[in-house]
Amino acid sequence: MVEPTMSQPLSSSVGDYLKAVWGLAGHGVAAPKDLSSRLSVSSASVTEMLRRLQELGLVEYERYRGASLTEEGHAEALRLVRRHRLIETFLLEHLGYPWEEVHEEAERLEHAVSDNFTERVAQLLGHPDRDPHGAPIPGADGTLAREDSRPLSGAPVGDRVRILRVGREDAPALAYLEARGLVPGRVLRVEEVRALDGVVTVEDEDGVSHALGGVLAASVLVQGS
Amino acid sequence: MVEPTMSQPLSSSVGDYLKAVWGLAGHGVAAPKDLSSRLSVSSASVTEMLRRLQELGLVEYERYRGASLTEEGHAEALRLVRRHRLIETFLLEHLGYPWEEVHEEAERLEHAVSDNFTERVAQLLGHPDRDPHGAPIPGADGTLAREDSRPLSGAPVGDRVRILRVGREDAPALAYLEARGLVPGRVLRVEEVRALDGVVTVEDEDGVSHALGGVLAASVLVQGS
DNA sequence: ATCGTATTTTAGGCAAACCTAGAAAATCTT
DNA sequence: AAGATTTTCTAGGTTTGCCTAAAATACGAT
Repeated sequence: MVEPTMSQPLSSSVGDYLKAVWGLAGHGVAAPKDLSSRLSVSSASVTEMLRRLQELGLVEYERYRGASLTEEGHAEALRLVRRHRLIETFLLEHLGYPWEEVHEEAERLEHAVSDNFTERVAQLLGHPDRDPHGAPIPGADGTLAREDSRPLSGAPVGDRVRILRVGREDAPALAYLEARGLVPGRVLRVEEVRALDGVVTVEDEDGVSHALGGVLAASVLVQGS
Repeated sequence: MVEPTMSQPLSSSVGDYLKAVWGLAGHGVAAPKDLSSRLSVSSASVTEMLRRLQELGLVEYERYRGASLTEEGHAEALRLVRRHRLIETFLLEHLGYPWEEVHEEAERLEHAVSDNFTERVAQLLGHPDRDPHGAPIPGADGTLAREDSRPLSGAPVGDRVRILRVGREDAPALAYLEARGLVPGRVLRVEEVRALDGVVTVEDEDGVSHALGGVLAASVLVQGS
């Protein structure tokens, strides 16, 4: 049993890499190419950093293959994700940020706040288990609720579904959805799924129809309602 | 008229130096030695950084003498001070931080938050003009209220005074004062000022007496009441 | 005025993250 | 299975911010 004492405060770069590996691969192996593009960094930089992360015992790295998180790396990544999602929720609920702006601000803040701050915010918010995008917030103990959802793009026509989560964080997509009220909690009826291009048409609770491009529809996660 | 376009977001180190010059010298010249000790950095580092700051047009620097802020540097320093003090106030009032812990957390946060964040916090707080230590909060327009106060150490015996501000930010001193209720707003009667060591004895509104060491008394700023 | 102490600067290094360019390995195509 | 393409790695460089050690300057005291 290796107790992760987390001696040195990790640099923010390190955290960004860990989150990226986590986001890309979860428990699996993240390819350097994907890290490179997600972090907007050259592949040379990725190679270098993966080496260092292995040094630090945060990832398992094999040349030409990619990296996966160690237990310690995984815990650290989840800690950051928790921070990020709590901060997002806070920005939205207490500072009145628009939905699509919270991500960027949280991205910077999550590297500056202490655990103390994080837990005080969690308390202020009443320990929410979802962030504004519907993403689950890991617990302070490093557990992450398993979620049972499917992409809207794969929903059977005629089904009533509830939006559980929007798996995007780029402002334009979020603004688009927000403007149409397509936010977590909203209940929809699937009207049509065009096989050709994957465009999904849904009807909302007010009887208004909305068309979502294939990529976007795939990132909207729903539950049967 | 040089319009300070503030192109690149300045690194947090740069900001720390600017704040230090401002805190040490205001509009005057800050000595490298003082910067070195305030920032806990070698004097070689100070020399190097002052050079860079001059490059950036943020300070006027003369070798072997020290640095003073340019107009632009001064504005930038005040912007940071505003952030810092607003964040402190927020931590105290909304997250329940103890008085003596806010400084350290704010120190890290002030480099991560955007102007947008800052102004939203200001609004949430109702645009306060003093932080929890009683220090004036510079306006968004870069103005700083002039304050009319004297150190408690120089108050005439018998005077009734009100604590306006506590000019310290180290946790032990703040905890000491907090524990005795010697916080901004409190009204005191000066009972004795010992010439020998500068120890000041005051009586608070509840009739309780407190003795303050010379150094501490000098950092408690008061107004005639 | 000069000597000794303080302070400040110079010189030379180090570590973290990043980069480009080109070599090497892996993968895909036919 | 060879060649072409893509991906990854290696080598060498840059910037920022810090350091120590030693040289230069300034200051204070006799």
